Amino acid sequence: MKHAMSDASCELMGDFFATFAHTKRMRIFCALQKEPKTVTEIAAEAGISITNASQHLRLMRDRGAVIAEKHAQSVYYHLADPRFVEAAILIRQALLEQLRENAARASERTSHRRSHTVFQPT
Amino acid sequence: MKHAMSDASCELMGDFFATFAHTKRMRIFCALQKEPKTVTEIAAEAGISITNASQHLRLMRDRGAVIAEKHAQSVYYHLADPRFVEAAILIRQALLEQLRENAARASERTSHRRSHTVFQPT
DNA sequence: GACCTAGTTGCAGAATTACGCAACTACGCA
DNA sequence: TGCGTAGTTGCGTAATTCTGCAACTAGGTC
Repeated sequence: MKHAMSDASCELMGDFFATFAHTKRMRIFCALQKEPKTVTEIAAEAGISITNASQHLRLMRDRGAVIAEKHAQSVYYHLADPRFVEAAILIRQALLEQLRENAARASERTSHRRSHTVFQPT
Repeated sequence: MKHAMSDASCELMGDFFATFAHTKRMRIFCALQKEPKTVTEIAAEAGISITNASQHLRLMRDRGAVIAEKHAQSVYYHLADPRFVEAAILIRQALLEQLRENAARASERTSHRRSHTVFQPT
């Protein structure tokens, strides 16, 4: 990338990240990775109230992360773009690898220094 | 329970997204895409005060997004993982394409005056 | 030593976000 | 029509985040 991202792009990206910058919304995202689901199903899977799920879903819908479709008495939500999942997988791999590397570095330091601490993240 | 992502992963991902879920932090991220920079340089490029830049950088540092190295009287910050940039490019492409598609759909809807979904993007 | 530049940090107020409750709409069924 | 299920929304409060100001530390220069 030779050129910097524009201010507009930074705001666009910031809003996108904000859409998923919450544990519960990440859980909703995970619940919708396989197939469309109703608000009740999503709430149950994410372990939150239906009201709260609806509020988070509205936010995600307003930002273009999910799409709602009404069938009979239920509203089915699904992810708006499969690339969101691709990006999430990429990021997750980087984060998990980073965790492993940090843990390895930490244990290396510990074994060389004879530290008192016993705790080591796995 | 066949979760694609564990609760721990959801929290990890949520924290990661929160790290960049802010226009100013995205601008800092963009400023650091090419090369390491000092706080003063970052603040100037992102158009924010040095104090504010330092505060955002601390948050990003605490979450493993950037790394600080002190040389003489200056502190140089750089991105912790090149895959963050890869992911950002992927997401940016998806978002820009989505914007274009939405614009196209919107004009189509306007000309046809009909809709298949209950909720329309705002 | 005094002084300057580069950053960091504590604090407080402002702004934003999260969430529960209760009231509401929308749809289907008898 | 009334009732039950599925979601949404307004509102108030709690919690969190953002940001500027002032005070502070760390290195370098005179």
